[in-house]
Amino acid sequence: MKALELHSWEMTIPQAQEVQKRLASQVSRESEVGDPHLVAGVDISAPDASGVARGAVVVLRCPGLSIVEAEIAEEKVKFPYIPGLLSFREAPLIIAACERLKSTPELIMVDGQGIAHPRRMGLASHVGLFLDTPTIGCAKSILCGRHGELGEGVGSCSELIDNGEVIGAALRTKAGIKPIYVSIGHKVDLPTAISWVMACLKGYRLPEPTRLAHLAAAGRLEVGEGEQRMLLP
DNA sequence: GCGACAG
DNA sequence: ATCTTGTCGC
Repeated sequence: MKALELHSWEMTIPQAQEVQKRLASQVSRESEVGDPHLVAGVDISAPDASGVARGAVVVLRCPGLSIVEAEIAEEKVKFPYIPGLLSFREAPLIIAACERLKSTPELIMVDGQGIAHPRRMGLASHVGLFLDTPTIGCAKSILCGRHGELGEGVGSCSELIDNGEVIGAALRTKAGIKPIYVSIGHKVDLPTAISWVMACLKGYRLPEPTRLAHLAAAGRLEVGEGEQRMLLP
């Protein structure tokens, strides 16, 4: 399936939902993650006044989490933000940024849900399917499902459940701070997803790949000669 | 019908 | 998501 054919369609909300149901059956929940040496994070900025947004991908080397490469794609967003249909708004820019990469990440962390979605077809799953790469959903809030209390320590987690199905986990990534919500994107299982998120933590709530992609999308990350530097406003 | 609702 | 400085707390 080509991303172009899907994203160029003008769709009604019910049509988009039907597309998601069809795509959901193609998502793999089994791990094909071996021992990745390159892990990427992707994110998109909010559109500016003219409707142009910036998609960013940052590739990190494992272990060590040093920056290998970062790419940007700028484009006018064509789909409104509708809860449950975020993919149609953000996936085109994210995929465009990833297509500019010289390196090939073996695992991608996405700022949004994977299968923790009403039709089990969130942004992370969508991106994983179209790039045919293992992806993990790392969301900052819940779209659907609920979970029990979790411990205060980093690494403690609680299953995220929707309609009796485990769709992800609330994971404490920083002590005393609201958890993030990890879910299968594509070609990964939940325990593997959680363990890779843990492996990419560096003292912040968000794992480094997603955290740096957010900075890059906001134009606040410069990459050069294997080193990173932050830009202050 | 009434809320809830990734970014 | 974003508009936004300082400030309260560990």
